[in-house]
Amino acid sequence: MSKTLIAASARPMVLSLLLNEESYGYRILQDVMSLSGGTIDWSEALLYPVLHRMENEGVIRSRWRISEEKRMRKYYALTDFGRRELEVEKERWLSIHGAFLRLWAPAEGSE
Amino acid sequence: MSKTLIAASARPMVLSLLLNEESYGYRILQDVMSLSGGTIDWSEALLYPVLHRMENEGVIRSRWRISEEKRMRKYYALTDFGRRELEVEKERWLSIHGAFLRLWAPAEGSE
DNA sequence: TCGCATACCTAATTTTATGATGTATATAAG
DNA sequence: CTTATATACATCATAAAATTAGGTATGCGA
Repeated sequence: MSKTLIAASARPMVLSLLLNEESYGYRILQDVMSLSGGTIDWSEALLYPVLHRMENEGVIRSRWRISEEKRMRKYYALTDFGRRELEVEKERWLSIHGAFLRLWAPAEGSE
Repeated sequence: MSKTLIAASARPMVLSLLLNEESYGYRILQDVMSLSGGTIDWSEALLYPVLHRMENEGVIRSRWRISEEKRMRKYYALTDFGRRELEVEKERWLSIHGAFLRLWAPAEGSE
């Protein structure tokens, strides 16, 4: 329960993962898992709709390609708009993070 | 659009705000606003249902009290369970944050 | 008395999340 | 050759949550 936060981080996480190279659903799932040491466990039912929404929104773009393993994969890449949106998400994240840090600071008198 | 993240941070944010002292809806709204320098702009329609859900869940507890200004306010306080849940949320947040930091690291090769 | 800030709230619609499935191929094990 | 597993995509139905819009009431200053 209460995985809302994990779900909400999906958009910025996908944008971040695609920053340097294109990727595909199944791999994104594994990357996120390993990046978080298992804490973030996305399901396919979470990710695929998110990818579709994001493509619809225009922040990512997909194309089917056959991998060296001869498997069909839907590769996603950032669009320019997506690159800008990543910056927005990043600032949003850091601003919320800053608020948390202030609240979690050991000092008692503040708050 | 895409305020999902802000909404999702509501639960941990409320728990964090109540860590040291009790508070009430209207004030929580202002605190969050000022803590984030305006980035996080919650609406009342976001917050009140969240508070009710959280009370229902047992992480916070409420009581009506008349303030010095002679106004009725519904004060919320953390329960023991809420205190534990805050720790869980904290770890969750930091683990996701860690993943982002790795992804946003200036190094190109690491991805 | 008018407006604004304070202080709470819900109802209706839209959007998301979740758990359960469904499809198909490559590859390794038996 | 058959079975199991990993890879790879997806949707459907239900449950939960978010968003827009509205509603009530008081204290206080102009």
